[in-house]
Amino acid sequence: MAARGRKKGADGEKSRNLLLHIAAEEFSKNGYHETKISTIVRRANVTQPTFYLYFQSKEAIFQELVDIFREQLVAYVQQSRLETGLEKGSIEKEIKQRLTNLFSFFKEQSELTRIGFYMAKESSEIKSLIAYQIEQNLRKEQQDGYFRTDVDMQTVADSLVGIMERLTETKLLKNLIEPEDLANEIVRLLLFGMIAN
Amino acid sequence: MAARGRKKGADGEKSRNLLLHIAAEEFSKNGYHETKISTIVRRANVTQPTFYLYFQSKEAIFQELVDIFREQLVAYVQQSRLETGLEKGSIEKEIKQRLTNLFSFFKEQSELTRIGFYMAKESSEIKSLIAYQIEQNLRKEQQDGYFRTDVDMQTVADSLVGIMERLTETKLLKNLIEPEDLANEIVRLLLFGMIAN
DNA sequence: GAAGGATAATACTCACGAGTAATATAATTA
DNA sequence: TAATTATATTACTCGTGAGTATTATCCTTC
Repeated sequence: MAARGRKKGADGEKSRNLLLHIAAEEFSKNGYHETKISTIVRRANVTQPTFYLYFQSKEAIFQELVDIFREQLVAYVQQSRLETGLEKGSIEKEIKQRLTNLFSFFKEQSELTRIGFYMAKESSEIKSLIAYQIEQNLRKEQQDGYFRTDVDMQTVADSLVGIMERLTETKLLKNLIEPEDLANEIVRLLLFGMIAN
Repeated sequence: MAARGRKKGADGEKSRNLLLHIAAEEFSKNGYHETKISTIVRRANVTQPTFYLYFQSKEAIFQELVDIFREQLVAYVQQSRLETGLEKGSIEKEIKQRLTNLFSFFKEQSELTRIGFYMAKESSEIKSLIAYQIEQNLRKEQQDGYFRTDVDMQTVADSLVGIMERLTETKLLKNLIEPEDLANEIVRLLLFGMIAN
């Protein structure tokens, strides 16, 4: 006996992906320090040295997940900007669409989102990245006369990120609301304010 | 030699407070897991057993800090509500005042705020606590006709907490802005919206 | 001024979990 | 088919850091 050595049909890429996937689940559910490599490999039905065949360290696999989140997010934002830029509806519709896209992304990639937003060392920078993109868009539209000139777009962008972050946590990832409805509420609030008229 | 035993002028309460204080600094700067008891006691000029004379465990001291934050925060909100309730200025002024108070608290208690908002397991619940208070206030004012009836005050309250959280991190705790000015910007944004008119 | 409680230090233990050395089997290539 | 490469296992090491057993000194009280 002593089942040792390479297994029949063993596929490195498959193993690596599996480990990455399970790691995302674990990190997202339990955080960095509570997540044990031993748990990951047990769940993946491989042994510890196999893990280190594909990842340099625990740090490394976590970082890889953070990087994936950041890259996917940036790509999504870029693409989203192109798409919505085309069909030039009202400013309200356009912003609504952008927000809906973002929320959809967060919902689809809920595990990566939790990691990138709430656990990574660079969480703050990642959020700043998004905030900056948003700020640029808003500034442009402000110059085009859509918005009041006395609001600081950096603050607005930061606020928007804060809103997204919090509502993603309290409502979106708990499946209490759909991306589009969430986007709707926020846009109405930020565009027109709360004051009765 | 062999300086052992109780020191002259040794004061238990003093030692305990010192440890608590330094722990707050360390946790706030480095997070739970990166913070070592050995570091805390070294900085406090005591030894490890002394630490365990005053705190059951690392968990316990961290939890104590979280609890302090929660209690102080709730107390602050209660008091703030009474105070501003009295001088009934405009709704705008009142909300501005409440926000200013909160931001001032976060700034004063920046270490506890970081711990309670960004590190504690119960971060989410703590924020929900605040959100709930805010929601109640807003609902009341909505019924009094100050606000549009088609905005969901739970979403607004959550949004407000998200905004506070993010702007506290990016601006307030970096001393880039004063509590009052921050409150001002947010209130204008949320009350009147961004749309030019 | 002796006893008991409070405050502290010296010098440990010990589990836990990240990471590894050595080895074996399957797949691929020459 | 022999050598090489890729994939995997068994069975470890080893640092780190939380927590402790024991003992000593100061302070208070009676």
